[in-house]
Amino acid sequence: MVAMKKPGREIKNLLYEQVARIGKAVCSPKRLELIEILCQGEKNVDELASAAEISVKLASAHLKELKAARLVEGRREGKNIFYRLVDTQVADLWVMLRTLAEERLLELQAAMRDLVTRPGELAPIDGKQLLAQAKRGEVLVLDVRPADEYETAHLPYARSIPLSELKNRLAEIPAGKPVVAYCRGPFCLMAKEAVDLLTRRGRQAVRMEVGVAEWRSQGLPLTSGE
Amino acid sequence: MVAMKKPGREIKNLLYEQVARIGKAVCSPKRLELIEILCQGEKNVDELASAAEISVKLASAHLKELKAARLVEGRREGKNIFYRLVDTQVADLWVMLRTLAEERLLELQAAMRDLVTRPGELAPIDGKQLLAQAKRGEVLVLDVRPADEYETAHLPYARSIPLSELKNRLAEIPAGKPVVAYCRGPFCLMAKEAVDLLTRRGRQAVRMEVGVAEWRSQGLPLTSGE
DNA sequence: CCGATATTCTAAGTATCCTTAGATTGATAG
DNA sequence: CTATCAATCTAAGGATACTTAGAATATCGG
Repeated sequence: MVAMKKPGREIKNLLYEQVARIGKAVCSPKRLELIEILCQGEKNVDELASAAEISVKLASAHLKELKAARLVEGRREGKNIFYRLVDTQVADLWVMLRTLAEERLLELQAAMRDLVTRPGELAPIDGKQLLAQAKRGEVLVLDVRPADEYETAHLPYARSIPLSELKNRLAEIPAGKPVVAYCRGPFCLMAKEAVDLLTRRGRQAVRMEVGVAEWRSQGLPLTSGE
Repeated sequence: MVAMKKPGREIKNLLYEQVARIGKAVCSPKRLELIEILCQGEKNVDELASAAEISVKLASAHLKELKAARLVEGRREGKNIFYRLVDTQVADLWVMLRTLAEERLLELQAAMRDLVTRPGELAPIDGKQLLAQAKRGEVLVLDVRPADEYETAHLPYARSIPLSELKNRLAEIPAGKPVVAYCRGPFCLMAKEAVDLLTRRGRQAVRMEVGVAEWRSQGLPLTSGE
């Protein structure tokens, strides 16, 4: 059937086009990766580019797109421009898209399995239960992200030892206590590397998949500062 | 800074690419419109094409994309293929994207204002409060969508009078009672037209912007059947 | 003011996607 | 079996987006 012009079609097209601008912002893998990195806190262009392993120019171009869709905003501080998510709804969008993709796309499930089924990682960890155990000191919750990301927001009772320093700071981890390590989220490899290192040194360590964005979107509390 | 190859980059690229498939599915205005229509219940290709005012061929191509992203699925019944959302999470995604766009994009806000500030539409209506008023019979909640969409899912206590029949069925609406009309959602014009008609005939009628997808994603109850 | 650093702007080639037209498949009715 | 209808597949032109390179802008320290 050939389309028939009805009143209101122009305005409808305009409305859907506007929503599609948000969609266009999240249809590129690199932009999604930048959003995930920004879920950990604000970063300048150079930090973002290294984290996503792309050129500064390309990062700048993608950030421009994200800014046009009003998902991120920039703040100048001296020579640097620091980008951040406009608000936590954007982090929720990222978590929702990732969750939808995980549940639906078999290729992703297969790739995740490669990431996960190495040592450590038992059943998915329940947030509230972990919180209670950490409060009672039964487990050590370990945040292996860079220190500035820990300061921006971290899980309650978590201790910060960035992955890069872990090898030299093993003494800070009580020998008998089980360790639950987390990082930026399910796609981040830092917690996995930390668990590998710890188990090689004879510690009992498991990886928790969620990062602060997933944690928050589940309605669980976060802490910030030292 | 030039990107430096780290271990795990290939698998990371793969992961973000998979999530971007969901993003690609929602970066086209027409695909978004199809998703919104499917939030009202299952439809065949021809119905979808007319509702979105595009050719059957184009609708078929877009549906193929949506199917590839596992957001919709098809079911053959005789000569027709009926499409539906894979589950209500997809409707939640649509509501989330629309909400993000509304809050962020000024052009969309301006367009919405044109749609809304005509007669009717006071303050945004509170769902729970409306439910209580409808239960007590203080207002008539009117569903002006086609009858099959009403049967699939509708607001509790709502009465179905499709927009196309409204003119001939005015007698069914008690003269004194205020009417709250709703349709497919904020981008749909049917409720607005119904309110225009009713107010011209001297009834007290306002439009409610939300549709069943928005209603459900707020955690409010729905009814189905006659 | 000058040089150095961080970031963006502009331009261009390449790749990808949108949209339409024509041919094709699948199911049904006679 | 054949005609018909619904929907899809294939192919192709035009538009749009991704990515990189080179030039330009803004800030800071001297």
